[in-house]
Amino acid sequence: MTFSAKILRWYDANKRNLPWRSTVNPYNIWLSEIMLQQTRVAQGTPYYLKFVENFPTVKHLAAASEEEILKLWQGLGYYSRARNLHATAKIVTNQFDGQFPDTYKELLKLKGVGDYTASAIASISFNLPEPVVDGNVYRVLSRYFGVSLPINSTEGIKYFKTLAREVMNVKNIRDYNQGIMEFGAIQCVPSSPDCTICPLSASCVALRDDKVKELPVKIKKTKVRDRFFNYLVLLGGNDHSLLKQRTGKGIWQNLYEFPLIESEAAITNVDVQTELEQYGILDQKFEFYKFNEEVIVHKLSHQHLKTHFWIVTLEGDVPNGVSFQEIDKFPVPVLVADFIKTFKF
DNA sequence: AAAACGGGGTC
DNA sequence: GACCCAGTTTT
Repeated sequence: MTFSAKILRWYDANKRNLPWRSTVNPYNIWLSEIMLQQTRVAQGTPYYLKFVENFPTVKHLAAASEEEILKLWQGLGYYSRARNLHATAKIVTNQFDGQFPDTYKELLKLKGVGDYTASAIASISFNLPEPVVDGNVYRVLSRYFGVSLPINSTEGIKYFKTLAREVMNVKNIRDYNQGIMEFGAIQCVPSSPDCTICPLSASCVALRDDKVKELPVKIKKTKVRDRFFNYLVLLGGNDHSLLKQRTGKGIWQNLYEFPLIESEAAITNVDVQTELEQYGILDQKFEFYKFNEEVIVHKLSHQHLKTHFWIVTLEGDVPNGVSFQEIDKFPVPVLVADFIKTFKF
């Protein structure tokens, strides 16, 4: 039996029942694929269900506000996905009359749709013979064929794409592509796979050569920098606080947060007066204290955010503030959401 | 070619 | 702490 035939047989017997597997509608497939980029199925699934409930079609999604979409996306991370999702929904709705493109090449032009996602939609929705290469596929192919080329090198990316195309099942690409990914997610797992029950063990090069632990090879580039965040949580006499939208480059674009003082190193005190003046809050008496004595370290892939929240109580009002009741309606980073949950306005 | 971009799970 | 996850975009 061929490699792809074994994958198909394994998939038929072992596939999970996932919400987006009951349809091939390109809107649903696209939505699920964007959400699952660098995201585990278990984490993405509740978000997918929320989105299809709130936005049954791409037109509903296009008609929503970005803020509404970001709020529903809150906690899933990589927020450019949500912004690109909205932009693409508007293009599909307004320029393509609600119809998704049905070729790899045209799908690839959509914002947030790269090589993997274009192949996934083309094959799953339209049954086109395009191989998908995600993290699971890299692992399965590198082990089964014993390829030690780094999967995140330019040469490796090209090599694995070609290999994936050579071994794919053209007749049933829809199930094959999902099958090889599922196989990587369930059977050929990163750590300590149970090769004794693997249907590919008889011809797996990594198993034969005792290289399962070493494959796939990945060039590592972890460079984490520390940042020091001080959030000013304003408590006005009018039961309002202040949120600001993050703009420009960097993390959390278009999400909201409290007024932020960032410093190059840990600071023991903050200049509240100067900061308040920046927001047009003048001649007001205030008191403030550090909310968390122990620094909160919020960890992102490339940054450790060492954070203190400062509670600033004003005698007067907060102009242009957000009422305590409405504060939960804004899309905020998990770091801020966790604080709001703890603090109780 | 390398870096940036989140958050959560696992070992 | 290191690695990984149905990757893409920007630098």
